[in-house]
Amino acid sequence: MSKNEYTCDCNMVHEEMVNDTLSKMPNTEILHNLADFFKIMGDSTRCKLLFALLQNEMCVCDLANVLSMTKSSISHQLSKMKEVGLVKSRKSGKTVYYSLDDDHITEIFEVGLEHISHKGENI
Amino acid sequence: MSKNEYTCDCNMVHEEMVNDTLSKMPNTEILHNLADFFKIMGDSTRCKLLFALLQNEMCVCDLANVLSMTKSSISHQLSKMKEVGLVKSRKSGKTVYYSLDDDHITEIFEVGLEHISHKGENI
DNA sequence: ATAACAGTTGAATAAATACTCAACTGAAAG
DNA sequence: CTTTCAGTTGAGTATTTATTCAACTGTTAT
Repeated sequence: MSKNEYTCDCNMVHEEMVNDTLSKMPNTEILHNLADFFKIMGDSTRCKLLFALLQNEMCVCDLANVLSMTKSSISHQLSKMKEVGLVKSRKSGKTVYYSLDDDHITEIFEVGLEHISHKGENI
Repeated sequence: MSKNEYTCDCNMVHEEMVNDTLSKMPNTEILHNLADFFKIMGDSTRCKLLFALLQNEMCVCDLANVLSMTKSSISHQLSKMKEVGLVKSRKSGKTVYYSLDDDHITEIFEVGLEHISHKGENI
């Protein structure tokens, strides 16, 4: 394969490695979903919500109180979090209780927290 | 504690749980850093970069070829990824090689991928 | 029924951000 | 020294998105 077959603007290329990586690359839809998943984790309001739900299942009012924010704002965020599979909910009367979707979420959150904390030590 | 001491717009509150959660909540800076960390993971271009670096350490040109994008764009993204501790780099002559910062990144990426894949099965 | 309240929703605004383009830095080779 | 090329950087534009506000749904209690 000549370098002209590549679509980028450079020459310094380890062809075998690039082709091998391309052959293993997950399809666009999966990568898009994965990115959306992490993007929704990537907001301090939602990280607080995740931390709260790591302790207990909670209703919207509880979460609004923990974060000192309106129910509307919390509800909007929970809706997005539910959409990407971060949280799930159950209804009881007027009240909707939210909790983490499964143990994957706990693990990702805690490993992330550990990583960040170790980084903090090095600065 | 009366409900008036809360700053939100609702009454249905499990006070003990809320107070317990507030007492355990990590400080603002840590949560902000954690959110920034996940936010940087939350983009499909950067997820592709992470997947590529999961296979091998690579230079900017390699990555530009894998993603079919310009060096400039890749460099901008790698810079952000380095800033939050997702990747690290080493220089050899004119070439800069990037790799994942540590095993935390591998774990988070793979657990995320697993979570997303299982979700896909249920739709 | 009707009031009260937990929660959701849509629109609007203000802030954040991905990619492009062009200029630049610095290492290696002739 | 000069050319070449890997990589970085800053500014600009277009898109995305977090919060607010107001209206709405649905369940409970009087």
